[in-house]
Amino acid sequence: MGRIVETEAYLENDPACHAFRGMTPRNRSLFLEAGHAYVYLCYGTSYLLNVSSEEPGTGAGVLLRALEPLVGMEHMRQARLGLRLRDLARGPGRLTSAFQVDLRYDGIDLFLPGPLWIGSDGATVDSIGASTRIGITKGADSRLRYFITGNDYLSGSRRLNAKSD
DNA sequence: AAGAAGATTCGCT
DNA sequence: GCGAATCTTCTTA
Repeated sequence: MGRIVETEAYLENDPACHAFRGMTPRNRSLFLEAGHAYVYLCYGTSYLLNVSSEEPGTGAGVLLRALEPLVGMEHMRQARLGLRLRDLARGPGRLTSAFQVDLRYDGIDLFLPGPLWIGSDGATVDSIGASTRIGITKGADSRLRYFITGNDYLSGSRRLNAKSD
């Protein structure tokens, strides 16, 4: 279990969004009701986990980019031998690896109890920063990456995570 | 049917 | 900091 500390938004009519050119067999989960998982294999090496964010029929979602391990670190580390605690789920591909997320979870409702789910513990956050998104070529100017300011488990460069950015 | 591109990671310099 | 690895999916012919 962990705390989500960094995300990126992919909107409808956003050239960087996989759903930009309509529904395909791969991205269909993005069109599900908000809260459903969209998992896909990126660069042949990493699974990336998104959460659909709009009403049914609208293709948009949020990419989970980094997570602060809270419970079960031993288990996560088993999947990621050799990584420091800080790096266990720092980065979208590492995050899924630590939780052993794969295509089996594509399309499930993350707001319902199950093997993989997302909830709130009611805790508040001091400050949320914003920056441009990482690793994309289209729509690279939009500041749609959000993160908990000053958190130790963020991916991205020092500059991107700076408060002033 | 073939080819290019991609929301990354890891290892080396 | 830079470049290769790796493979699925979508686009174009």
